[in-house]
Amino acid sequence: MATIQDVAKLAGLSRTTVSRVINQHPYVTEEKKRLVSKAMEELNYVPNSSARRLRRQQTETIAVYVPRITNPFFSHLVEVMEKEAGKKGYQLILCQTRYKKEQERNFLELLKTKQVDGLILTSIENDWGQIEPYLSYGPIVVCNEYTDTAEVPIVFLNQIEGGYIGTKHLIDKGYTKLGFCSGDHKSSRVAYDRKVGFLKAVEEAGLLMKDEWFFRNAYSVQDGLNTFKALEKLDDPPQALFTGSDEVAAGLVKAAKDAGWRVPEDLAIIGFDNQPLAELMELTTVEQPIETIARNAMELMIESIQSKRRPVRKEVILPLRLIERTST
Amino acid sequence: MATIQDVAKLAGLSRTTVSRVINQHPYVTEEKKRLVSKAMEELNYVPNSSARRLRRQQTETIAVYVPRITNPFFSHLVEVMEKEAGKKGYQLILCQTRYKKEQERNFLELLKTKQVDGLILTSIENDWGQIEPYLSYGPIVVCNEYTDTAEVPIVFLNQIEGGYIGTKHLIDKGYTKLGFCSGDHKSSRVAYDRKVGFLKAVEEAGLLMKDEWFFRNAYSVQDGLNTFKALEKLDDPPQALFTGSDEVAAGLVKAAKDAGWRVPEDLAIIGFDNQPLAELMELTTVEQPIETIARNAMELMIESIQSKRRPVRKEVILPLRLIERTST
DNA sequence: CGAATTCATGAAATCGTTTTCATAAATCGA
DNA sequence: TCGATTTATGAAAACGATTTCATGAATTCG
Repeated sequence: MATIQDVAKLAGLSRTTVSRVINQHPYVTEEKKRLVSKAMEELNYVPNSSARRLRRQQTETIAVYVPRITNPFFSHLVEVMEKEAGKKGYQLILCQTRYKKEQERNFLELLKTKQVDGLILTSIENDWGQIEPYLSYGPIVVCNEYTDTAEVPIVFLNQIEGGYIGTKHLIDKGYTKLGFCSGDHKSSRVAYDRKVGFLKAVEEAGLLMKDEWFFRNAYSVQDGLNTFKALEKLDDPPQALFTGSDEVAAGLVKAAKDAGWRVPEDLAIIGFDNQPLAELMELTTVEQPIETIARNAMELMIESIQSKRRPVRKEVILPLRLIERTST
Repeated sequence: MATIQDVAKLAGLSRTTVSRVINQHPYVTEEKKRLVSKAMEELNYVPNSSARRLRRQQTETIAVYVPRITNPFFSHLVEVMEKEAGKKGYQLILCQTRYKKEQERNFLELLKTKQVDGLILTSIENDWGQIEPYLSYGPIVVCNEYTDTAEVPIVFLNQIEGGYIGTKHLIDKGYTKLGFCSGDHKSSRVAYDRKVGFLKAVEEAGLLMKDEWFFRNAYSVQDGLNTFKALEKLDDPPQALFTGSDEVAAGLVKAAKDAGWRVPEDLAIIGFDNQPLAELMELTTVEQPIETIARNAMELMIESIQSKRRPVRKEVILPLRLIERTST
């Protein structure tokens, strides 16, 4: 593999002159430019990435943390982020935390060792206090998650409102016995905020609540199936269920129908995200503008990298929208 | 940010000695090791990734090409590949080709400029003749796709068999008017092979075929919806449809039912992959062992990187399995 | 006991690119 | 005509880590 030294030798010039041609710096005659280009082509030369990174102190690589890429919400986020990154000449390293604090900490080393120029967190496992010190190594953008005090760019949705409008819809439909099904609302701010919104709507309507109408740790289709099994064992099951994911909702709908229940007559179910699955299963759902989230996050990331200024808190709050179908 | 020079200075030793401690080379006294470790901790030192890459001529990064990460088949592949890569200390760069030859060629530059140690192609857009020259820059593993002559490791499934067993199942069920719906079987070897298998089963059963029972360029749920619209306009529509994706099949099932058709009575539909969606929509499907494909591909990739030998053709052929549900 | 080998530590070179500083020629404007 | 500025090109240093080669002390073995 040819180096810039080889190109210089073949062109009969110095490495400095070759570098000037490659990087389009001034003060090189047209004749010399021609010689360099010809030599590069003849030797099939391209600059070595590692040497460039070392000299330029740049990697043109961004790490994106997701819990799991198979979750359609995150794969959709990543799809747009990779595309936006590519437009600006950046590569995207995929980091799956699998909801594990240690795994997230391991990946933070990428920033510390300067293997990436910045990172985007689409979910947060550790306390912010443990992540914040890494800001001294490079910029961090928080996306889809929320932290109260972090001095970083944050793209998020008002999940309290999301919980509220979904629940309000159920109440407006006449349901009075409402269940709440979500991820872990002790560790996840998203799940917590949705629950806050849910409770707000329930209290406004003067409805009663039962502890047994709360279902936790539901993330997948299978979790939806399992949640239904738990629900149908109740003496007094809820009439309607707010869920934190279309996949969970879809699992619930499938299990309910398999058990002979009618949706929404016997159980109304609302999902979140508006994935293709929502249309297939006719789910009422709260839509998140995933493309806008992703694009905003990547733009803020690249802006942070290129500005080389100390990070500043900047919130981008995006709207949620209810899509009504037949599951409610 | 501290460098190895800073650590050496604080420890009162040379950079060579510090490097020996970091890399656990022999001939360093325990006392000197202690001094170095203490200095590293005090300065919060970690080695610089770019410098290491340049000196070691290694990036510990692998690029994985997928058409689109939102396709559940590819997101599942990538999930397992990222996990396996992480176990061996490698990072995974995500490259979405979007089915575009130029985009694929752009990404091939990652290997040429030594930004990655190797790459895994899970779909192939360009002719192999255009990809093959990049083997001189680093190893390439082909996964899920197939090329006849490539001297590289290939992990694939017998898609002819996949097309055959799915179609045979429909024939065994008594259907005589069979349709075929897939991706572009002119540019995609996967789609082409499945069609070969489909035709083999149809010919063995002595069935007649109609050109208008072939539907192309279907990849998504929406494409499934559209395909049904085309199908229902036919004077003599097929009784059963072989599709190349659970998502396409799900779209078809949804559209058929919305149009008042009964599945499988009025139209039997078979999908491919056995994604969670298949269970939700009760699809009969041909299951691909995605975890095994991904794990095999990543192990072959890392083995190729570390062996530093010229690539050799090595085929790993994995089995397909029919999962029967109510859509056929 | 002495030669050979192992142990311990450090200086310089190396990986490959880009920038800084140096030198000389050409050009411009007073 | 001359001083100041611009143009053109190259050598050396820089980025930061690791390896090679060097040197001297300690140990081993015949």
